[in-house]
Amino acid sequence: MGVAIGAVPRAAHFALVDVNNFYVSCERVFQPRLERVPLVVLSNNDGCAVARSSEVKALGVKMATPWFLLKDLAVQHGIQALSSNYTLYGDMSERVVSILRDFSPDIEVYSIDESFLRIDAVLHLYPHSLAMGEAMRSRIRQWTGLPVCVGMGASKTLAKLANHLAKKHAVFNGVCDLNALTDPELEHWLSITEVGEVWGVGRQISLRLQAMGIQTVWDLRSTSQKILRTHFGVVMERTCSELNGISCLELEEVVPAKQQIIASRSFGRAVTSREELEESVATHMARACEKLRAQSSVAAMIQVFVRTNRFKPSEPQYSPSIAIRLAEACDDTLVLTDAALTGLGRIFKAGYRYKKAGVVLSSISEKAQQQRGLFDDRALDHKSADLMKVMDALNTRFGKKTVHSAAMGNTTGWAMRSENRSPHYTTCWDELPFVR
DNA sequence: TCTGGGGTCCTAGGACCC
DNA sequence: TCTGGGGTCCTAGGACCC
Repeated sequence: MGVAIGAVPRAAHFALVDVNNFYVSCERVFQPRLERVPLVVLSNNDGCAVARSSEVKALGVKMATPWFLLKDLAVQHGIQALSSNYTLYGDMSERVVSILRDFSPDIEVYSIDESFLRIDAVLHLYPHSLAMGEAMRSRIRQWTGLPVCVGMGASKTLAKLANHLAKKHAVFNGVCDLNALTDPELEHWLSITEVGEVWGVGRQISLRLQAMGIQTVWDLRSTSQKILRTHFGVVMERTCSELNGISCLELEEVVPAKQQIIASRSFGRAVTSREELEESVATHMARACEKLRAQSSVAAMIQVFVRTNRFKPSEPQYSPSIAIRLAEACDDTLVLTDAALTGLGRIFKAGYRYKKAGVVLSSISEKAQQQRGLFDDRALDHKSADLMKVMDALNTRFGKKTVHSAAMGNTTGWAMRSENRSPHYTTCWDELPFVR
């Protein structure tokens, strides 16, 4: 008698692979002199430190600390700061993902520096799960120069936690599989880890949990799900199941379409004129529409918002937003820009010093199932679709803003600051690194 | 110049209408 | 004229994550 292969569902086994200090590590690959130099990479507009080298973390610098608040510390400890270079990071990210696909075809690219993999079908290829993790680490290091840590567990939440342990405790040597631990070992590690380290438990929920006497991950894992449900809802109940090894979150191999798309930026300086606000809103709308078309969706509602500098209470504050429902859902940059500028016209007031502007696309649906209006002109539709297709193709081939709407303008006095960006080493012929 | 990110989802509550 | 429920739309803001 044969046994039907696959009849028994395999126990779930997930891995989370995460690049250490991703942006900082990308910069160091191309500038080895930055190894061991305390280094931060700043967010858009050179605002906050969004990536910190281990030396900087050791100084107690928290995620998203404003750079200007770090100036003294930077002088004191020789911290260097680079503007972010998303073109470089995006390209390096793709390289890591393509390596990981060789390890398991079941992969969810969770963020620019993190991927979940389902590994239960491929684990038999290795003597031990840790050997698989080690193989991932060394191949990524060798092929891209980037250091990663690997966490494994019976659910995505456990894999994420294991990754945290692998990063934080040298004893794991960069690879931690919670499934491979004995029960006392598991209890030990979960008991010395604060509940705030759990995926989905942020600062506020941490505080509320602690007030209930739930301090550690082990405490949370041992809490009655009924209690968690009444106090925090189904999401926390699910997190607790995941911590107990019951996998509730599937791998999202196909990225689900966004229900809301935001494009916004702070300005490099205060903006007062309506014309400049219009240019920035048009620019943001173009970017939002590119994202919308990339997921083959249409939007039936847009919002436009502008705001003054909330950190300057001495200046008059104004932060209006306006929603506009469209007669018909669409993905045409020109149509949506037109609507956004109309909206801006309604909320704009002269006399304020604006610091940020943005657009939101919502009421999003699949383009294929688009509701048709009674009086639609199909020929016009095709014309619009063709135009957008050509625009996207040209901008992909020849670089952003090769072709754009006139509303975006050509002055960029309001553009964000980016004072210390490294070259586009891997994506631009003129900026390839030199090896002497 | 005088510094403070960006994105997604979700919900409370006000305004308005039936 | 007064009262109330319930729905929708919109705005504001919380929470989380990287």
